[in-house]
Order: sequence, then structure tokens, then C-alpha cells
Amino acid sequence: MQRYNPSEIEPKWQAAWQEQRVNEVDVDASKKKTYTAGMFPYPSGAGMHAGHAFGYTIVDVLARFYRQQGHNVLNPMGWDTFGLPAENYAIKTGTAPAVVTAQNIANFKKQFKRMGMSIDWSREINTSDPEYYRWTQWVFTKLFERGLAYQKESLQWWCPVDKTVLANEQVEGGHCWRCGSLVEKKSMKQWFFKITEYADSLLEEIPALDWPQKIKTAQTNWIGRSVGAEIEFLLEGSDQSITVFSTRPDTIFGATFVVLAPEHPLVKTLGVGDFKESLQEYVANAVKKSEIERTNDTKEKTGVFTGSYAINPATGENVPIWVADYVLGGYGTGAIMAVPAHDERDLAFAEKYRLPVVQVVVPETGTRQENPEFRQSIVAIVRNPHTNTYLSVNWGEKGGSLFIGGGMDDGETAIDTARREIAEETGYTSLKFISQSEAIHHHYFAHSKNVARHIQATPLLFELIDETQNDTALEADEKDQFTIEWLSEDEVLAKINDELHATSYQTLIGGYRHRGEGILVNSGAFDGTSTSDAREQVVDWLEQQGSGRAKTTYKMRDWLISRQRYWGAPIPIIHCADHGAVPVPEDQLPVVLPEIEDFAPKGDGKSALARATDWVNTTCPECGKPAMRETDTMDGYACSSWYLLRYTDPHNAEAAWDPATVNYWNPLEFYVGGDHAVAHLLYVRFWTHVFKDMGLVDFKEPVKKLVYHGYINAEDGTKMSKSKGNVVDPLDVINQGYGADALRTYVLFMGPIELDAAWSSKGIAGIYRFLNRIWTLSQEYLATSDRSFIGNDKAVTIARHKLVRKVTDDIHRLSFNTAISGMMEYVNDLYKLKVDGFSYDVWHDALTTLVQVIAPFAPHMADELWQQLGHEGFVQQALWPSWDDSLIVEDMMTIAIQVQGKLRGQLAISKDTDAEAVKAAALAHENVEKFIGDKKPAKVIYVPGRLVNVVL
RNA sequence: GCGCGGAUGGUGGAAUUGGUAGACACGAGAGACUUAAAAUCUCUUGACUUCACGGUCGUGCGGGUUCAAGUCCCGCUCUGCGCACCA
Repeated sequence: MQRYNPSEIEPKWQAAWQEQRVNEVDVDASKKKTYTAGMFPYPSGAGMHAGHAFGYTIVDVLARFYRQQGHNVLNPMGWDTFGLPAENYAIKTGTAPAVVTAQNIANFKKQFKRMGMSIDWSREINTSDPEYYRWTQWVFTKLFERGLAYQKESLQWWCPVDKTVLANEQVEGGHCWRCGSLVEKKSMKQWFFKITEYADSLLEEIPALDWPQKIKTAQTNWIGRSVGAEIEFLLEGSDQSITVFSTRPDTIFGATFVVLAPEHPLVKTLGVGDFKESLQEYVANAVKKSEIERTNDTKEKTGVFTGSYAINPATGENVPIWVADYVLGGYGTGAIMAVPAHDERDLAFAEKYRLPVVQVVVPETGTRQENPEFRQSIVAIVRNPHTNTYLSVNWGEKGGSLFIGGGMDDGETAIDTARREIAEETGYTSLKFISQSEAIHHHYFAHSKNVARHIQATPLLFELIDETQNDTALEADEKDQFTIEWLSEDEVLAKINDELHATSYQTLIGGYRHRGEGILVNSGAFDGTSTSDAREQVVDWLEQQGSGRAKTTYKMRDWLISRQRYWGAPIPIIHCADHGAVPVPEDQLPVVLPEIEDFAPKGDGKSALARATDWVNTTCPECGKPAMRETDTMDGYACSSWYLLRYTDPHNAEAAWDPATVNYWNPLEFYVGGDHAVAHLLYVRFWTHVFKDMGLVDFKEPVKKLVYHGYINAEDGTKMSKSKGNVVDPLDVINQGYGADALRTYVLFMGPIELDAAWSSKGIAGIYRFLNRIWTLSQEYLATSDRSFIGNDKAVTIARHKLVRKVTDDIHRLSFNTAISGMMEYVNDLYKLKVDGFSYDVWHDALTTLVQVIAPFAPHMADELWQQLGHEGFVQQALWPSWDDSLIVEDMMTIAIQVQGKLRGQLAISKDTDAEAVKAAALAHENVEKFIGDKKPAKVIYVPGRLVNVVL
């Protein structure tokens, strides 16, 4: 009998696939297409690690599965080759990045092939190949023509070690994403893509994407759309004004001061008298402080008064103007109106600098009712200062524990009402009034009076002076309805559950500040309006006076693409003294990177390209006069923003792609990755949206389903890293003798793909054992000469159909670990069933089916056994097996029997037994009878085919 | 702080629609084969309890809904990740 030897069969089949070009595809309108891809790798010198193997195995299983479904499957691969590691290596060694890159690609490609990836290598692309970046540059010129690429002087993140500008997403916690050094801000002239123009378009499509929620949320937050208003605050004694941005224009009556960011242009002209010096000092300091320091000390807010005042356009009152670094220069207008009563940050600032706080929103509790009756009322809280307890009345079933409440009579003040109600209900009269707060709006239905109520309840706090309790005015039967209790703080929090009463307590004693929606107070004509309604009304009103307008802002900034590095796609721009920035005409593309000797940037903010004078000096495409090339290169993300389109038409020398071809293949059915939540995935979407607007593609969204997988950690549970020496190299695993099939199957068996998992050398051994069992089973079958029928054919057939159903289902929901466990169960079953012998044909079918369903996971063994079982061609060329639900039905079913929801027995009974008979059989079960005893079953529930539950 | 996940045996995990919790695998234990070991095959394996049949408990904690809850609702704890003064 032949031994299972992956090192022998795997290279054999890999060669056969390549030779017969089984993975190469073309447009075929007659077939259903599936386009799968993993995020293409940066081919580093270290080669692949287990994480690569994981992600690309997911892609390959999907590609192979859909080929077996008869689909025309595009599964390409390419290389994301521009970037810092190759350039840094070049700086160190003098080897041109292109040379190192070619070596790394060769190594990666070898690994992909050895893992049995079914890639169409005829479509291989490489972003640093001039034939590729020629079209990246072409896209740049198109964006430039549409005003979506522009140049601007701005403060930018600068990595002092890598000596390059970084985009916001490349700064992680104040450090460079590549080298980890602390970044700085530097003012430079930079190129940007205007992604902000597509903010709404990108946002709109997010809900419909079949992407993991966490990525969709991350993108939504990143775009950070805020609907609000810009409001003008006139400077006192001047016709200048400060424009603030607020999402809460409804709270404008509570705006008691204005705060400017230190970078705000008006700051230079402000500063009155004595304040001028401290202001200048503060601003100088804030600007010097790096942004990291500013955002790091989140707790303590600092600021200075300018000495000037602005006029609140709603109240007409003067409010002081402050400068503080908790207001960011780059967001909104760089200025805010502070509403300390309803904003945590403003409150912290106001409390520190003793600025006024004016409440303009009161909470609204309960649920709004139809046609409510309106009443003024009170909630009175009485504190006993000696025992530190609070007076409460317990209404038992009728209303739980409450403070004292009641409606105000005509002409009565809130304090009068409270004193009267306290005396009436509890008999306490010796009280000292402490404080009251703004009335809370509360909605409820008074069942006792059968009326809907909307009350405006003023919370009041009293202290008990002496504990003498007078007679209450209540009748005896009224008295019995409740009991008086004194509650400690903890008890109050636990027992006072009524929303109005709990809020009253929080407001008076807990220092509660209302921040959400509510009802306006102290807001002139808007009193009584809900904050949500007022949001629009206030903006309309301000707009009529010319002091405000609705405005939407975004957190997202434009995409900075300039890199002062050599190893990137040159920005195809020529700077002419007369014509400014002129795009390189299409027929002069690509602008090829010149070969140079010294790749190191010299810290002058320019790339090594600037020293390639022959290359830099050129002529203006407009006028032919001497001009200079742009020396910045493009962010690598630009190259990866359109490669999914280029894969479909990779050798097109006339255009970036042929629209018909792209529209056949795209968008992708599956895009697999485990990195880049926002940056790459947002940029691909942005470019595709633009291409749609340009009429270059028929779709807006490039990726139908994003498959986002977790990390594979080292055996000790920590991240794999070269320095710790715990990296698992897929090639090592294969060469140890486990083979690619075991590796592929194992990484998918580790757990659900979205979860992180730790590599286990024991685990892969287990999978190897499983593959070996399949192999052995097949060899035993092939070696059997006795072909007589003995017994378990029906059981084998049922198992086979169940297997196909389960694996098909599980692959569809990307649950590969359970698909594999289903195959294990099947193999275990076959081992048991073979004891009784088998008939030849049934076993041939049983093994053929197994080979077909395991083929996406273990394609080499599958093709080997496929051939041994006497089939033609490759497994992938045969159609996926089908199953017949009616064949899976067994004669007997197992019914669980519960008494009072607890399992008491099991019942094996014929499948076609009717419900009444099943129930009767269940009740007759010995152990069940014991638990029923003399009691009468009140109800017997039968869930067909599953269980019977007897309720007593 | 805000947002999004997660918590199930010794371990990774399964339970897809509320319906027999712990599939499958790892590890552990026992047996068969072997002079022996490895490999392979078979069996056992949540805890407690019982000679056994069986019973009690059990999906982070506390409540609730239901004939029935890992699954639904309310309130917590811990934990991972993302964002983080965005007005």
C-alpha cells in the first residue's frame, strides 16, 4: 500500500496545474463569474509568515470552491512594491530598490506556488513596474484635470527619521507607522487628493456594503460627518465677527463664552491691555508644543482670556473671548461657542476659570402621550442631615418607592406646594428649604384617574430641622396605601426607579448635568420647544438675522499624497515659470524613475530625485520653455487604489483598462484581508467612486464582500516577530513533511476566520493525522479485492449527502472550521461503517464525494486520489457534488423528553409517528413517569422531530 | 470617555431560527498490535454524586420573559480592538 507522502505528490500536481494552465481565465459572458482576491502583499525580504498563509488560503478555498460550482473564477496576484523598506535597504547597501524587489517577488512567488495557490499567474502585476505606474500617473492627471488633485502649503506630519511627510492615518499615537519615531509638524507645499469632495458619496454607500460592521463603523467615524451650524458672534465695538461651528445651535442661549484655537487667525489681532502679554505667551507655547503633547494631557484644560468680548447673537449679551488649546485649529472654524451647562469639556473649562454656567435644556422623562393634561407640579426631596437619609414613601405594588410629589394649586409657589404635600403625606413640617432646580418635563399615564399627563415638575431639596411628626390629614384607608421610609444614598439609587424622581435626585444631589435632548428653558421665544425641533428653528431664526447658517463638517481631511522619497511613482507634473503646475501629457507617460546612485534624503525636505538634475530639468509641455519636474513621489496607497481593476486587463498598453472587461469582472465577490480598516479600504472606494463619475466603470463600490480575518499569533500567544524568533514560516511547515494540504487545512481549522488564533504545532499534527486517515481509507478501498455487499450502504449514503450539505452550507457562510469538522465526522463514520464491509460502488461514491469536498482545502491530495479513483482531469474541472434532502431522512428519530424543561429521557421512534402518538410514548417513558408522579400534565408541548416537554 | 466585539470543559472551539450545551480537534487516561518504542486502531474524558439505573449543578455576575434561554430583555463585571478634547 502506498504511503501518504505530501512532499512527493504536492510538487507533482503543482507542476501539472501550471503546465495545463488550469487557473488562467478569460471573459466568458456565458458563465457566472466570481472574482476573488486577497490584499496584495508587500514582498518583504523576510518572506511569508503564517498570517499570509492564512489570508491567502481563505482566498484560494473560495476560488477553488466557486470553480467547482462551475463559475468562471478570476483569482489573480500582484505585488505592492513601492515603499520604505526597499528604499531603506537601498540606502544602506546601495542596491537599487528594483533589484531587491525582484528578488523578494521571486521568493514570494515560489512560496505561493508551493502552498498550492490556484492563481492566474498570467495576470501578475507589480506597482513599481513602469507599465503599471504609467497608469497610476495617468489617473493622477485625470484627477488633476477634475480639480481632485491640488497643491497646498500646509503643516504636515513629518517623520524626522524616514525624512518624509506622513498622512494622518500613518501617524499612530504620535509615532511614525513605519519606524516608530516621534513625528513633528512641518510646513511644506504638498500634493493632495480631494477625498473630502466624496465624503457624502462614500458615506451614503456604507450601510449597503456587505462588510464587517466594525470596518463600516470605523469608516463612518473616520469620515465623521457632523450636521450643525456656523454662527457669527460680532466682536464688541467692531464690525468683525468670529464664526463658530456648533452641532447644538439649539443651546445658543446657554453660550456664555467663546473659545478660539491658538491657531485661529483672529488671535493675532486680539489681546487687550494687560491680557496681551499672557495671550501671546500662551499661543507661542501652544504652537511650540507638539500636537501629541496637546492631545496627550487630556485632563487638564488650559487657556487664557483675551480681554475682548463678543456678542451672543441670540441673547445680545457680551460674552468673553478665550483662547484654549482644547479647541482644534483644523476642525470646523477653529472657534466654538461654549455652552458649559450642556457640554462636558466646556463645563470643565468654565469651572476651572470660573465662567458663568446657564442651563438652557431640562430633561424630558417618561413617554409622550396623546392629548395630555398639563400640570405644574413638584418633586420634594427631604434630607435628614443627622442620619444622612432621604424621606421616601413606598407605594408597594402601585408605584414603588418615590419622593414626595404633587400638583401645584393656583397661586401656589413650588416651595409652598412642596411643604403642603410633605405635611399632608408624612406629617413633617419643620423643614428648611435648601435648593431647587429647573423644572423637568415628564409624561405618564395616571391609571388611577385614567388620564394622560404632561407635568412640569420642579425638584426641590429640603432639610429636616426636627423630627417631630404631626398627624397627617389622611383618612385611615389612604394611610394604608403607603409606608414612610428613610433611605440611605445607596438605597435611594437602588429603590427609586421612577425616571422623574431618580432624575430629580440626580439633579439636586448627584450634580447631574443634562447633555442630551430635552426641552429648552431660558431661551426666549424658544422656551418649551424640544431641542430636536429647536435645532432647525434656531438656525432659521439666526439666518434671518444674517448671523448664522446650517453647515455640515467632516473630520476627514484631504488625502495627502506627496512623499519626499525616491522609491515611489513620480508625480507626473512639470513646474513652469509661466504655466505653473502642468500635468505630463498622456503620450509622455510614464514618467520613469531615473536610475541614481545615492538614495538617501538629505533632510532638506526633498527626495533624492531632486539631485537627478538631468531628469529634473525638462521643458514645459505647454510652451516648451525650460521647466522642472515635480520631485515628490506618490503615496503607495495610490498604487493600490486601482489594482483590482488592472488585474482584469493587466497587459493593456493602450489604456488603464478596457471598460467592458472591467465591468464583466468587477466588483469583486470576495476581497480578503486582515489589515487596513480605513486607509486602503477607503481610498479604493474613493477612486472607484471617481471612476464611476468619469464614466470609466459602471459601479461605485469596488468590493461586494469584504472578508476580514484575524491574526495568527505565535505558539505562546504573542504576536509573531522576527526579533522574538517565534515566526512560523509556511515553507518550514511544508518541508517538515506536513505538506501544503495540511498547512492550508490547519489554518482554517484553527477557529472562525475573524478571530485571532495561536499557532499550535500539536494542532497541525492533528490535521496531518486526519489527512492520513483519508489517504489510508482510500488505499484500503483500492486494495480490496473482496467486492461483496455486506451491510451499511444506506448509512454510508445518508452520511455522504449530509456531508455535502454541511460543507456546502458552511463554505457559503465562510465557516471553514465547521466544514472541516464535518469532514472529520464523516471520515470517523466511514471507519466505523467499514467494519461491516461495503459494496464497491457505494464506497466509490463515498470516497469520490469526500475528495471533491476536501479539494478546496487539500487540493493536491484531492487530485491524487481523484486520479487513483479513476476520474479524468482535475477535481476542479468536475462539478461540485449535490445532495438530496430526501435521502438524508432516516427511519428513526430521536426525541428528547423533558419534564418541566429538564431532560428526563430519550425516545427513539419511527419518523412518521404522528404527534399524539409521540406524546403518548413520551408520557409512558419509565423515567418520565417517575417525575410526573401523581401530578397531572397540564400541557404537553411537542416540537416535531426534536423534543417533547411535559408541563405539570 | 465614546464606538464595536468577546466571555462556553484542562486547551482551540461547536450549537445557523429560543428546542437534548460541550460537535470536531488538541491534551489526558485505558486497551489492542509490537520483544519494545513510535506509528496506527478502539474506548473513556464538564464538575459533583451513585455499585448501578440515575440524580444535582453547569455557558462571566445579578435579575427578568418563556413550557423551554449559551441564544431574547434589563442591570453589572472583566476583557480585546478601534477612535479619542472633532464642539
